[in-house]
Amino acid sequence: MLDEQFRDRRAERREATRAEILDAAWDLARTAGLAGVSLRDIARRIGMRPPSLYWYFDSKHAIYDAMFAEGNRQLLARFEEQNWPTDPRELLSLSARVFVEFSAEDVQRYQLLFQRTIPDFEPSPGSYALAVQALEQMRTLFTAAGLSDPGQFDLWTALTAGLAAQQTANDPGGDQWLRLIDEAVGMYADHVLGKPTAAKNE
Amino acid sequence: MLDEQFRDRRAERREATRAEILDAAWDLARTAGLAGVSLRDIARRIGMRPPSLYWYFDSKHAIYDAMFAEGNRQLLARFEEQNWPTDPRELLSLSARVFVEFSAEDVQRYQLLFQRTIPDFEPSPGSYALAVQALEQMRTLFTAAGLSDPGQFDLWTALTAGLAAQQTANDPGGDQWLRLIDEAVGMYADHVLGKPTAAKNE
DNA sequence: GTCTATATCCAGATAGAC
DNA sequence: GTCTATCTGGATATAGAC
Repeated sequence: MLDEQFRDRRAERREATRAEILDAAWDLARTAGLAGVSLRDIARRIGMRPPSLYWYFDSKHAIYDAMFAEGNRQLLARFEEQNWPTDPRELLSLSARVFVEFSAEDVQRYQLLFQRTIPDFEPSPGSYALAVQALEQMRTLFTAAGLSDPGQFDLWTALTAGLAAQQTANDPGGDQWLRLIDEAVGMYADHVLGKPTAAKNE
Repeated sequence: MLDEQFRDRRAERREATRAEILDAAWDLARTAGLAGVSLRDIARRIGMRPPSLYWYFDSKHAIYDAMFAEGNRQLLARFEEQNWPTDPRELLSLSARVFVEFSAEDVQRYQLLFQRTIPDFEPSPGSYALAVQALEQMRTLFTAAGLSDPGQFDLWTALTAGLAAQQTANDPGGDQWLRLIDEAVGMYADHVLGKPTAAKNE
């Protein structure tokens, strides 16, 4: 068929506009809060009328869903672009840093991905699968550090989630908890891996 | 003046109705989410018409504010009713348990008190003072355990906040993170107090 | 104290012209 | 693809009668 010989310019433009809508939605969320995003405001920001958005998304929830998927893809990309060290402690440290810094970067994204804050919104199976994938990524790193106990993994997620939660809620834009990452990881590693022998001195 | 010789029955009834309104608001929050609470629904639930609520509260935000204050008072009461042990580790353990269990009990209360989830809502100075008081209560317990470093306190709040966040977001009603409290506290205590000598064996 | 009536505005969503 | 026009229902809040 002829179609296959050409780029589908129409589909490309459609995707571009979808991205524009999502960008506008993220911008609005950052100023008005996640729950404060309205189709009216999204449309105004990109020079459209509200009903036109329905050509790109079936509903407002579909926009939230796309944002949820996008946020998780961003987190996955962040994991993929790292140069992972092999030393267990360094691995845990970088793993925590990636997650906590990602969370602190954008409070609204953090709330959408990790808190259940929007009434009635539940991610679609496809989007949820990305969230699962991100969690599995963390578990893979955890395993690569030589750890496997599920309870220990839950403690690990609690520790990183706690740093992220405190940083986003009580010092957004600052680093009051970001700068505790290394100490927190050290504490955790001492607990699950044992205190390092003082061998490396000298 | 005569007034002082009698209970102010009118004020008492007013307070009782205010409490009824707040109870209804909490109930609605638990089913529809915090942001899903509407004056219409509150009024219906207690057999009133929406405008009548304005005789008791100046605005919807005033209702959120009263809920915020009430939640913090509940947390303070929880702290006060404990029989605090003197042993540092036991003190930390009970302190964490009180906070995390309190958070897990009511996800919406947790979000109202500790996440910034409602657009435009900021607690009044009076209500905020209660939140500060609750934090200071935690700091007092922390100090009573022989600890004082501010950075260590921030790590402590991150640890407890993380357990609470994971429990409320990923296993509401369950105990997947609740049951990790002792291990988490042990890890933290080993870190800041040093590993205990094995003296108590036998 | 509680009501009815109303003001004002906003929301998400759909129909159908162009 | 984007628009206008419209539907339907929701919200918070106020005025003023009783």
